[in-house]
Amino acid sequence: MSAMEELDRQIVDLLVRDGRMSYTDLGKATGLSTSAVHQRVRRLEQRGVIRGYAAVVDPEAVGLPLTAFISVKPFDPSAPDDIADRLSGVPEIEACHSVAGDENYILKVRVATPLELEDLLGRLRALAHVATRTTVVLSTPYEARPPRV
Amino acid sequence: MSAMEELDRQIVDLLVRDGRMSYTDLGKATGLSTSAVHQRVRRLEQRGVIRGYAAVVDPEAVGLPLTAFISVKPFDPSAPDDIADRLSGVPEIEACHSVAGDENYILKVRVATPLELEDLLGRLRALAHVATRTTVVLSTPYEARPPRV
DNA sequence: CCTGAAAGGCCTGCCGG
DNA sequence: CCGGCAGGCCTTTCAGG
Repeated sequence: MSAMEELDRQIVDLLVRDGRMSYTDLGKATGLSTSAVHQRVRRLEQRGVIRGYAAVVDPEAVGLPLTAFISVKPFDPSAPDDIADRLSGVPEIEACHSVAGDENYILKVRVATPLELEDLLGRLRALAHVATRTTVVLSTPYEARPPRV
Repeated sequence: MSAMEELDRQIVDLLVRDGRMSYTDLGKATGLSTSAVHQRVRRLEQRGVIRGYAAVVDPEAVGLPLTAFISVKPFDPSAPDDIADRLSGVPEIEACHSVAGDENYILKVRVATPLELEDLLGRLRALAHVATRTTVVLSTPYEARPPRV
């Protein structure tokens, strides 16, 4: 963040750690009045610094115990790259990053079973005309740690 | 998830999309009373289905425009694997996954500049006695999409 | 950009089914 | 496991400095 000063930084940090913290408590933690905090949060939201709020759920607990990274490369490198668009409707994809290196994209996906992963890979290849290279996640020591903002 | 029925599924889905939704609104959306929703949310929280709530922030807006995936492999494969522990204090690491394949871990990191990435790689190698292979993210079409719970 | 106050809505705990 | 109610707290807005 370029133009973000200490108070905003502090508010963002608190909200990243607890997205349901009340404005009253944010005020106590920062030494501001409730309305001042509220105002700053609104500005942070509409400036796009805060994109939204989300419950963070345990993927296993919601029936998606299998995570994998799929590197993706087009069969025809000269074709226009609409891969991200073509894949945007696939719900198993949690993230899609365009990357430097041998492959073009890295996808992070979550599925219930190896069979579903196999099926997903087939759909990805057909949908986006890509070759895939899959790295299965065995365990996740930590994930989605709050950035040191 | 195994023992999660429709109502819980629905509540989790709503909270993943908007982590600040009020119990009253959750009630309206699900057809339950406020207290019934509140009860279910509390159970979901203490069963660990909902791990917490977080503001989702734009990494660029908070001064971390450079994202990378770092694959990590120990110099000495016979040494006991305490890599995840050794790296747990490094704040640039947002996620650490143990994976199947040629390398042992995939880290997702965020930094401000290429220079910081270089510095980080040096620290990782020294801290955990690992070889690294880095894939720089060029752009991110989407990320942290709510799982289809 | 902040504070303070006031109205309205929400949270939360406690019963009764 | 659900609904309803009541007191207290939080949110939201609006003057005013």
